Parts: sequence; structure tokens; C-alpha cells
Amino acid sequence: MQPDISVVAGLIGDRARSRMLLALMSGKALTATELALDADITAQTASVHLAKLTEAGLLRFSKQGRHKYFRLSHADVAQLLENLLNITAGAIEPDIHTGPADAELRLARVCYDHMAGELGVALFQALKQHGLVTNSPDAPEMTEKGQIFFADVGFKADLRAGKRPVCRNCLDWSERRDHLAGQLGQWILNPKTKESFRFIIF
Amino acid sequence: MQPDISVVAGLIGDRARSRMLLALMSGKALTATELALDADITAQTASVHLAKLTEAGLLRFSKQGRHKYFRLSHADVAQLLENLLNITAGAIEPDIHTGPADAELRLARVCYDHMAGELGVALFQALKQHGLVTNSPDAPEMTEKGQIFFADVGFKADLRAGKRPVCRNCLDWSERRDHLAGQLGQWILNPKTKESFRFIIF
DNA sequence: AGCATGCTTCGTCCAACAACGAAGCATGCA
DNA sequence: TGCATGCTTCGTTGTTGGACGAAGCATGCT
Repeated sequence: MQPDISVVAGLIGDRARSRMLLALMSGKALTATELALDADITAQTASVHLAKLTEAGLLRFSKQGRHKYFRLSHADVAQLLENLLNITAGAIEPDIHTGPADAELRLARVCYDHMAGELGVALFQALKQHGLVTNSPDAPEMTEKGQIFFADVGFKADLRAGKRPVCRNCLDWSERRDHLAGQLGQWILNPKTKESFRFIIF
Repeated sequence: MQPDISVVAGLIGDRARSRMLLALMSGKALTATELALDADITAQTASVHLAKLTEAGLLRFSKQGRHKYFRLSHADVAQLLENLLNITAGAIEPDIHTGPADAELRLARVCYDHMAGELGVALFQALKQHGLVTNSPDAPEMTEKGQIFFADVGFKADLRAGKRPVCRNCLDWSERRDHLAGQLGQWILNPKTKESFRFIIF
């Protein structure tokens, strides 16, 4: 037997739950009430939704005092959501008149743990243009120059098998062009080194 | 506003519909009744399910006589399903006792339009070992040697922007290791050239 | 023409489940 | 020790939608 897709899909297939999941795509951990507000439902219903999502392994939480902070359990989940976004965004191709709130979202947003939107796409372009990652039709890869550059500013890739790829291209649902995901994408958004670090590549 | 994920997810989130979609992951086009049998439902219910799936853009069909052949509308959809398979397969990690029917499925199967299962993984290994595609931690890429080799046997990549990548790695839900997808993966399973063509790389 | 096959439409029934009010636990703060 | 805040559990209600029988409409075969 194949695994049963329908349970996970069914969980996402609810308006309130999907909104909560998308809210967590920002990468920030949010409390149950914040998520309830975002999904426009009461705290009670949010509670059972969140319980289901965590039990299914899509979310994990950490308690802090009387607050319960939820986040996506894994990058896989974010990728799945991104995948869904792309498919549905592609379906409504003739993009309906987009408001100003949209414009902001399209300019810059965070896609789980890396940068997306116009800015994310531009950054990716710049990295390729400066030869730090390859400009391949498939997935990007760090060039030698890139390895030196990023090692120099403190980036350390985890090359063990089973880990997420260092570079991954991620199709932007708003821009319909790639931006950079993977370990490097995450690190650029949130470098772990203390030393100040600036891109002067634009 | 972000696109509404929940409609597509909700469509997949039904047992019968998900089974039909997975049946179409074989890459073969199937008739409505075949899909109904596979999903263990009557023809009537299958009809409305299939109508919903096509209207949402997940399926497309072609009529041949009194038969209606359905297939996945696009490689994107297959990728989404594969994504879901991986997440749910990962969740039930301690793999429950698998029957003999499973063993067959694990040995060799088709993942939408390319080879998967043990055989798919082995093929991918061989391609890397013989230096036809790169053995990078991220996505594979054709080597020069590979470009010559595959051009020689009639493979022609479509490098236009917006097309699917030439090489893509695809995590196998049964093997938990990568196999080869993308244009090359598709072509290997189903080369368009008439000339006979054999891999002697095992 | 007649019949079989494949798919669809209609009407009805039934189960699943999202939603909320109300009440109940915790935790933190004064 | 109170009180406020955040989250959960319970019971109820209402709606959604999946399922099938029956009938209808095409298409193809003889």
C-alpha cells in the first residue's frame, strides 16, 4: 500500500487551518491566539485545529509560560506549502487586480526561513551575476568563488547525507521566478555569526 | 491576499480522490471507470470527483470514443503528490510490516514520468558513478561527458526559461533516497528517438 | 434498428466535522 | 490570595459534501 496522502492534504484543506499554516510560513513562531486571530476564528476552535496539525506532524510547539508558540515542524512542510501556493497561483493565472497590501507582500517576504518576493529574486540574480552560485538551468550550486566568499563571512554548510541541500531554488508564487532556498538561503536571512556582514553586490 | 491553498488541498484531502490521483502517478492515462475501480467507488461518484479535479486544473482528459482518459495535468501536480507522499511516509517512520505486493512496488515503479523505486535509485547511482551527471549534494547536473553521451543517443534538452529542469533529484518515498526526475529522467524512461538504445552501465 | 457500454445528472440519505458558548485548568502578576 | 490571561475540554448545533440508486444521454458494435 502507498501511504495515505489524504489525511495530511485534508488537514491543509480547511480554510482556517491553511491560513494558520501560511501565517507560519513567515518563519516566526506564533502563539495560539495570534493564529486564531489570523484565521479569524475563536480560540477554542483554533485549539483543536492546532492539536490536529501537531499530531499529524505538521507543526511543533514550545511552551513559554502560559503561551504556546507554534511553528512549522520542518522545512519539508514549508516546501509543501510553497508547492501548493505555486499550483494555485498558477491556476488563477490572469492575476486579479492586486491591492496595495499585496504590493508589500510581493516586494519582500520571508518564505519559511529564507528571503522571497522581489527582493529575494533580485538577491538570487545578484548572487548568480557575481558568480557566487552557478547560473544553471537546474538547481544552483555554490561556485569556488562562492565557497571562499561565504566561508569568509562565516557560513558553514552541513554536507551530511539526509540534510537539506546547500542551495535550492524555490519558485516564487508571486514573482513566478526563482529565489534562493536551502541552507545558504536560510543563512543569508539569518546568519549565525556575530560579526557584522553586508552584501554590497547590488 | 495570498492564494487560497485550501481548495486544492481539500480536493486531495479525500480518500477516493487521492487514490485516483496516486493511480495516475504511474503516468498512464486511465479511464473514468478504471479510476473508479481503483478508488473502490461507483462510477457516479467517480464522475463528480473527476469533474472537480479537472475543473481545479489538477487533471486533464481526452475523449476517445466513449472513453474518457484522464491524466495529471502537469508535472507540477506530480511533484506536489510526491511531496505529500514523502511527508506522510516520513511520519509513519517505523515502517509497518510490508507485504509482498509492496516489495514489487518498491523494486520498480514509475513516478509520473520517470523511473522510481530501487531500480530508479540504482540507475541514478550508476549515472553519477559513470560521471554522466554530477554527484553534487544539491541537485544533479549533466556533466560534459553526460552531454556528449546523451546527445549521442538522441536526447535533446529544452533549455527555455520556464521549462522544467533538465535534471532534478526526486526523493523516493519508498527508498528514502534520490532518484532522477526532470527532462532527462523522463526521456530515459521514454526516449522519443526511434533508434534502439541501451544502458550498459550497471 | 437494437443493444451494450461508458459516462453524467438528479434526488436522497447519512456521516463527518467545523464552529461556538460555557465551563474548566493552568500560569503569571500584583 | 486574588484576578487576569492563555489555552483546553465538553456538549450542541448546523452545514457541507460524499455516497449510491435510478434514470438519462451519448457512443460504438452487430
